[in-house]
Amino acid sequence: MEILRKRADFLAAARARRQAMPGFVLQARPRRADETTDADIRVGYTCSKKVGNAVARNRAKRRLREIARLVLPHSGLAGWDYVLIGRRDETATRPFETLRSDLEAAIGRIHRPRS
RNA sequence: GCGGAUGGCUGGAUGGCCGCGUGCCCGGAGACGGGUUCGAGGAAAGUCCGGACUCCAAAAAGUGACGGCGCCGGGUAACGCCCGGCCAGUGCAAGCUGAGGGACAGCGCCACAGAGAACAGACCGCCUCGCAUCCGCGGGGUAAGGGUGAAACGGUGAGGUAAGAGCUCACCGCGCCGGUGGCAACAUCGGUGGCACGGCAAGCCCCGCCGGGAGCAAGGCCAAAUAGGGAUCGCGCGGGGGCAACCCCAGGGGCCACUUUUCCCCGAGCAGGUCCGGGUUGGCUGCUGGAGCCUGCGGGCAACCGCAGGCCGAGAUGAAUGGUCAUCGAAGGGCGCAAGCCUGGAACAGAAUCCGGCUUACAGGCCAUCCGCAGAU
Repeated sequence: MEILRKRADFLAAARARRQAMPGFVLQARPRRADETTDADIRVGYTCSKKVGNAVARNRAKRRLREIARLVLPHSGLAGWDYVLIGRRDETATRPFETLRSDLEAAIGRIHRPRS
């Protein structure tokens, strides 16, 4: 699993599929065949100033990083980029197990074909 | 004991499981794996001052402009910071507060009120003279009293006078001269002048001191990419020596402006400024051992300094320093006579080149010194 670092990757993910949950927003995008990379799954995190001050942003980002580490290796699909966006107060205070199952559910909805 | 002042420290704890970043060691050709070490703050914050460092090639002197600072002495690499002192204001006191140089260099301003606001002035009043039966009117003297104001051309008392006035005297204040103490700011004592000299310099200004600009996205190296391209502006085409590199004289340019000096650069294809077009917007370095921290001794009232010994305490870059669970848990809130029980759950806040400060934010806890009041002795 690799961390997203380029601004262009974040912008591309934002234009693709998105799923809003109480504690975060999940964006996901299947990579094109010509995008060469070693990793199968890539993930990025966004906590803007809307989340709060620096302490609040850091805490939100760490919790998002932790649920991504626990969930994505077995639930995420290879060849996809995921971006997790923090929300004010909710990302930091929602019970951890709930936050984790939210991510499982969000990934399920992203990959279910739309009817 | 109650109330208060100043300075300092601390600002959740322990453990399990799972993770992240750096350095080192081991294995491996390498990718990587394993072990181990360290891993946010007193403000890391605001980016307000002062520096180190880097680039503008380097530096010195004078004048001017602009900006900053401003009682005195000391500390410091430096400061607008700190320490000690002075003066003024304030508080019973410990203490606290102060943009705290100059108002005989010049200019300007002093609202409202008030008669009058800066080489004074006379509304009420007081005294006196004249007129008038009376109410009062007019001339002169005066500035003690009243009134206005932030401020009214010294204050209090006595003498003096028609009433008064530094008109005279005593004390206080003020100015000038001198002595003494202090490095100094200043304090204090004596003499002298009858008062002449209002305030504002966070108004202009004067005086003294300080200051070149930009900032780690500084700067350096590597890789990749391509058209290392084009237009325009200003400047220089000189003389001599030497085979040549180069040197000398003259000319032009060189970090606010001008002048001067050292020094550097330039000369018919080079360097600089501006504009148009194209590419990269990656990696390494700078990057953490320093005006460093701790202990002891010595100097100093102190800030701080010196010496000796010991220690190594983050270095990320979509940015590590954590996530979660358990146990324990301060203040606060509720119940209770009480023991205690229930609730509650940790303030402000997250390094980004590094130091010295200032300012701002901060639940609560602890320590030291001092002051006032009450009580005891």
